[in-house]
Amino acid sequence: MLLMAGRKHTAMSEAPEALALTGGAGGGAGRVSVLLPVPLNGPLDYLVPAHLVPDGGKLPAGTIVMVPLGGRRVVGVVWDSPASGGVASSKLRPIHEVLDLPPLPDDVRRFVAWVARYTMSNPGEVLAMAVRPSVVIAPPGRLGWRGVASVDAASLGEKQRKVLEAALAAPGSLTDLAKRAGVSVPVVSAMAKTGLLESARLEAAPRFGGNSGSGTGEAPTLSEAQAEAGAALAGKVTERKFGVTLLEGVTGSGKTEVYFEAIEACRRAGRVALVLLPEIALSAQWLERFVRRFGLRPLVWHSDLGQRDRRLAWSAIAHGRADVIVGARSALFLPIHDLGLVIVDEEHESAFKQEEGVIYHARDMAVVRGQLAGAPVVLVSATPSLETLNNAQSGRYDHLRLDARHGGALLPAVEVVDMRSDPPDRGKFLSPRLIESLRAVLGRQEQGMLFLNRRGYAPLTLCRTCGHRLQCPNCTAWLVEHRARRQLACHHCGYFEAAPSACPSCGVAGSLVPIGPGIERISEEALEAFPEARILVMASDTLTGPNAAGEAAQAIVDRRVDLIIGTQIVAKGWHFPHLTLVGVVDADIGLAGGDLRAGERTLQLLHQVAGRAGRAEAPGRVMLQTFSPDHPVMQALLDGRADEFMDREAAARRPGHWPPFGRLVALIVSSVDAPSADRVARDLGRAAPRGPGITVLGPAPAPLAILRNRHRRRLLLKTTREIAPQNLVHAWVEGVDIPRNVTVDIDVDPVSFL
DNA sequence: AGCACGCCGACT
DNA sequence: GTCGGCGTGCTC
Repeated sequence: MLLMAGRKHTAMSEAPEALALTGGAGGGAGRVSVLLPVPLNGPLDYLVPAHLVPDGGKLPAGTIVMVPLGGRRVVGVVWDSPASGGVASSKLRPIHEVLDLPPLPDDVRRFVAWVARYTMSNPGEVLAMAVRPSVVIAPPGRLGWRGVASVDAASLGEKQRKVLEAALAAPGSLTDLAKRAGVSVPVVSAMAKTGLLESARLEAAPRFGGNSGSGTGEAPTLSEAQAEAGAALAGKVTERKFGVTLLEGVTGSGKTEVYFEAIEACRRAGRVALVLLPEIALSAQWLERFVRRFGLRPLVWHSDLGQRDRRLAWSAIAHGRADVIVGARSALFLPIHDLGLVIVDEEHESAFKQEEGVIYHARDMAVVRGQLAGAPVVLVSATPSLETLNNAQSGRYDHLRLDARHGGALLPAVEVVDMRSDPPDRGKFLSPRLIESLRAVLGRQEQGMLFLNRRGYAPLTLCRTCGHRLQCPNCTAWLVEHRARRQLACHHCGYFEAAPSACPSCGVAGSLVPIGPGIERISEEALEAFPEARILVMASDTLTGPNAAGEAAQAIVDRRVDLIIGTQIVAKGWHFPHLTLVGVVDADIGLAGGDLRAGERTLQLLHQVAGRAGRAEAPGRVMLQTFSPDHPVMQALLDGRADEFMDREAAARRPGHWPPFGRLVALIVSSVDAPSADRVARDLGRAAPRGPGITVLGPAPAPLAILRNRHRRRLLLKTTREIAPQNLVHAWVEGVDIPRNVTVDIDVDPVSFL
């Protein structure tokens, strides 16, 4: 398994060895250690008052408690036996109360500790992802009324009796009880006054299916290959053993239906299945398919759930009332009991990498989560990451392949448009060849798509008179024009300003010109070329709200749209049966720069976009506009041999011990004060670890040298696979004086090199 | 992370 | 003369 992670460094966590859990029960003599969701080095010790353990027993590890910390009350989790010779007993404070919640499962506790050690984060910071106080502590809740059980119903009139029955069945508000009993509100309020009803806290009803009944979905019709792969996965679920399987298959080969079989087996086994998607906000079509198959909604978890839904979901999971959970990466930390299956869909997606706070890769942590739970893990992709492919080839992972497109649909034909020999008109970005092909497609009442992974109108605005370039005041980045909003925006920090009419540097009016295309500009050009076409623009900033993407997709499926113009968002697993031509406006984006994975990532993205074309009877066609048609990425897309490209990547990375054949840890030094950042970066460079199998690159200014007004410097540690870099980095950073105005972020196996 | 304690500026 | 800025340090 690939071991990698990252951390936010402020105060160093204690040595990894000291974090190893002893498991088992809380310590002797009324003293336990409690981990708090607070960035401390480790758990704190507390006294256990006798009244909290009436039978003279101990507080088991995992018990969720409230404890005093300084002047406040915080949630904590009983962690393990306190270290002997810790803080003097006289300094200990007593636990306030034991919360009425199931204890945090053992494997979840071990997972928290593992991730903390691995990412070099404080364990408390990691615990905060599993046990958020706002989620755990019961809300005050709305007050309502409940029936008093001792009241003799026979002594009441008919109306009052009905109200009492309703209020005994479930508490409710005055109006709610009146409605349910079929009486007027005054009847109920009178009963409340006279003591026939007593006040009660109302529990909101969950909005998701949870364990609700058996699936009543449609029986799936699977191809032979699908059924075989599905049975293999289901078998692993039934075995209840950890193991990782790569489920690889081209777009449209029916991977989802295959792993649905594993989910079905997991439900039958009475265990919980967890599905991770890279972008849960875009999961409308996935949920639809799930409901069709199982006849119920899974429990959905992601970071922008409202407070109420979040609390209900957490509680349902903690109490074992959810059997299928689908979520974004943070769902890994949910307090799931009896986890029986973990699925990571689109495992190659970089969205699984959390880049802030506790920096971790959800795909890799999912493998660890499955291992600790004794559950199989399935990694799903049409274009697996080199990390995963390497694990499959070395035999660490099982490998299931689906080759054919389900239903006999053909793979799209890919062709290259050489922009040097087929240039667009001056000031335009679509080559005549692409425009002609689109015209033909639209003429046949089929749909076309233009893909450009760049939001806004133009990525750079330049003054023709003085050469001034409009730059973000907080970042080393150009401001991107958003013409529809009449704004210039920074895509890194969120800064925006009204688009100026005169150059802010030389003051000449009308001298600013847009340089380069964004999708707004492409849609303008498309509108000129196809004035009669119905054009839909899809980008993360034009599709706001949780359902916008799903509604846009529906409009496409319903053929209310002729031409789709979109960014990355259009690549995400949508099923558009009438789409037959995809034009990639600039296939070279992403290949520039020295990023380790630039080629791999570009191939994955373009392959995914290409997969949108030609699903039903109509064969699809993909046109790649490029200035380097001979680039290996273009060649791999042309002849559909992604595997050959990945073999070449592997061959290129292996000798230098680049991932996955070695390990990387990035240190990002940042400060509002540039000299301070430079000083610390230089000191780190001087103190860099040395030895066989160890290389340190840098310090160097980060590509985003200033981000949100912080000056950034980078160092990169590269080691061979046998070396665990955490210990090296720990000693390294400890040995350097880091003033308070400087932070050092640690990112183990970085995905982003900005 | 919070939150307290602590030492230097503009207000009732 | 006080209110309050956030720098520093601690929380079993």
